[in-house]
Amino acid sequence: MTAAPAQQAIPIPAVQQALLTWFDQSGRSLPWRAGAEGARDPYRVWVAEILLQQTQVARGLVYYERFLTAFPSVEALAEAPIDAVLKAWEGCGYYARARNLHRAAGVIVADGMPSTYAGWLALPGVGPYTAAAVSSLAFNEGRAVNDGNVRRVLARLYSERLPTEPWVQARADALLDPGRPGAFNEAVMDLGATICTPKAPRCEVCPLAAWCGARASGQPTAFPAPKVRAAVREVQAVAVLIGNEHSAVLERRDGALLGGLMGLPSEIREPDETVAQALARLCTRVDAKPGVLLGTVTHNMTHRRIVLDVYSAKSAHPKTPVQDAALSRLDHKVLGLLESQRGSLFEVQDSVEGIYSQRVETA
DNA sequence: AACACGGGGGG
DNA sequence: CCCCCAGTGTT
Repeated sequence: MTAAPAQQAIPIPAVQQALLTWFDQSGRSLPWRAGAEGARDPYRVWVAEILLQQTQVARGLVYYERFLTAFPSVEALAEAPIDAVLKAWEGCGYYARARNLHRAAGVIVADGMPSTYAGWLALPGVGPYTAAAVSSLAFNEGRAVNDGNVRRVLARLYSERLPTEPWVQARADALLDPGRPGAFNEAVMDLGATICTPKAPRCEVCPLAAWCGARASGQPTAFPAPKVRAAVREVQAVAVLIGNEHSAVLERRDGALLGGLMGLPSEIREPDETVAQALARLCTRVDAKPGVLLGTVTHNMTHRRIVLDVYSAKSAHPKTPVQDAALSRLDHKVLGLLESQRGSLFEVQDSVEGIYSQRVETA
């Protein structure tokens, strides 16, 4: 019995050349890639990189256009009120990104646009990935990005099932083409997004197939091994609708969850608490008189399943136009619930009380 | 190191 | 239904 042959070393120059040749022919054309290679508009690259954190390109395109139209320059972004920034980000998720963009814009206008990895890394919302991306794409700095695409491509190329962060960064640093750092970074990400995909990689057209350990194994999707994920926990909550879907009492959410957005007044229902108790607690806090149950809305997030009982309520507090507020999908769902109920009524009523009386009569 | 943080696309 | 996505900040 002979020992297994030592793994063939990856010829780095050949891989670089194959990847860049493929990229020059097949790389994606994206709106934030305007301008010369290695000298892109840093504002546009920065916004795109923040937007694309944990967000797929196809989806990011819509928000990118909306955001750049609203805030064409870092000065425009810095001068805008935070509510306008969140409104432009509405529906995109991970709203800390929008808050940090706004904060960082203020820093940039005051101190100047950073031109180095370290300078970008110091800004809020900019971590190692984004600092490497902006400094390489806009300033031609030799920094290798490390994102989900890079992790997957390198784990497969080197057939490493459990790539650690330091391992990925070291491999990416070693593979980076110092002559074209920006193009190289874009090339790895394009490869990961279009060829070396998580579920169904197109190995037959991959420029790196000749050297890929995962392809040689016959099980490319086994690399990297799937991550263990935390269980989704269910959260019970109550909310009150004071007004209607066009004009309602809204409050600003603080804390981490949907922080900065507006929403219907709500309270988490503790496990030892009844719905009535939670509703009473909520109504005391917002100085409102509870009404009837309008319905229950469930909303799934990555690690939370929110079950929200929505009640009508009355209050002397001023109502604000819903259209102008930045709301989460959850709150839009609640307001949509009201609208769908309205459609089933005999008469169009303009008040929650009217809707409920109709439901009672037909029940 | 582990967790929190939105929302949607695609198998 | 499940996994993943051009990650970052907090604990």
